[in-house]
Amino acid sequence: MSEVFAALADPTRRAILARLALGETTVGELAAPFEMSLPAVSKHLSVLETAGLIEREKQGRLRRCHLKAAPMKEAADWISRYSTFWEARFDSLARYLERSAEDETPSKGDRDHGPRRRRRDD
Amino acid sequence: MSEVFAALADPTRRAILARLALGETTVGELAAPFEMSLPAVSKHLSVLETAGLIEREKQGRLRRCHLKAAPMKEAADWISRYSTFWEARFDSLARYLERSAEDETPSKGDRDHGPRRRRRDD
DNA sequence: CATATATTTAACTATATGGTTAAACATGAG
DNA sequence: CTCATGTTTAACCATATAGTTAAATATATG
Repeated sequence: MSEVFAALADPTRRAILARLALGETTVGELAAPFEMSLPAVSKHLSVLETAGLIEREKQGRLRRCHLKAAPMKEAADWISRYSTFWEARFDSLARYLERSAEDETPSKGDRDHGPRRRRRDD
Repeated sequence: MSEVFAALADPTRRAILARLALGETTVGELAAPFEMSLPAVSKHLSVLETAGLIEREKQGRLRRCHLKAAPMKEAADWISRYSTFWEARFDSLARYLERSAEDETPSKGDRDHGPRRRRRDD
């Protein structure tokens, strides 16, 4: 999940994905529009591949790349859990949630600085 | 956009957002579940704030943080452009797009006419 | 005022990232 | 075989990131 978001955090890589959405193509074709070197693009492709967002298949001496959008769906699903927050008109739902949370989140006392191992990762 | 994805690429920051989805709270409360130092969490909050994902408001000597999900919507919208790829059964749309893209991708000859003559009947 | 509390800033370290050029590796073509 | 083509790997550099501890900044309270 972190890898997917990290992969999407670079504009070059997003452009590559956009290009691949138009159809499968080779590394050279992908690299052409960019001003950076081929190795640089190759690295970006490695990042995308590691994140599971693309696949490179050897075909003769060139390599065809194509989209694998499944990880994006996971990312979209993760983000969608927050959709209520941007869907709420004037953030009214958010404010409501914040307000009702005030009852359950003690702001004074109860600060428990003891050893805690909880770690929430999504 | 890059900043938003980069912000989401860290599990600690995603956990912070998840916590904030439950309701507004202070920096100290946010930091408590994590094993890292307070300054570390403070930095994460700065990253989230710079990305526009949260807001910190001074209230006495503490600071209340709350979600600002709008940028997430933009991220979700960006990703959603690829939804056809994970929604298409057996990636048939992707294959269709790849096929039609072959016409415009200048390649040496047209060898390898494999069995990818599929149309989308969704 | 003095001190404790909440949070940030500063300074520093280690590792990751994004780029470079030069060389290596395959493979297709002559 | 030899050479050109497409792509990756290696070595390197600059900057960014994620963490640390120590000090600074506000502010509430005795």
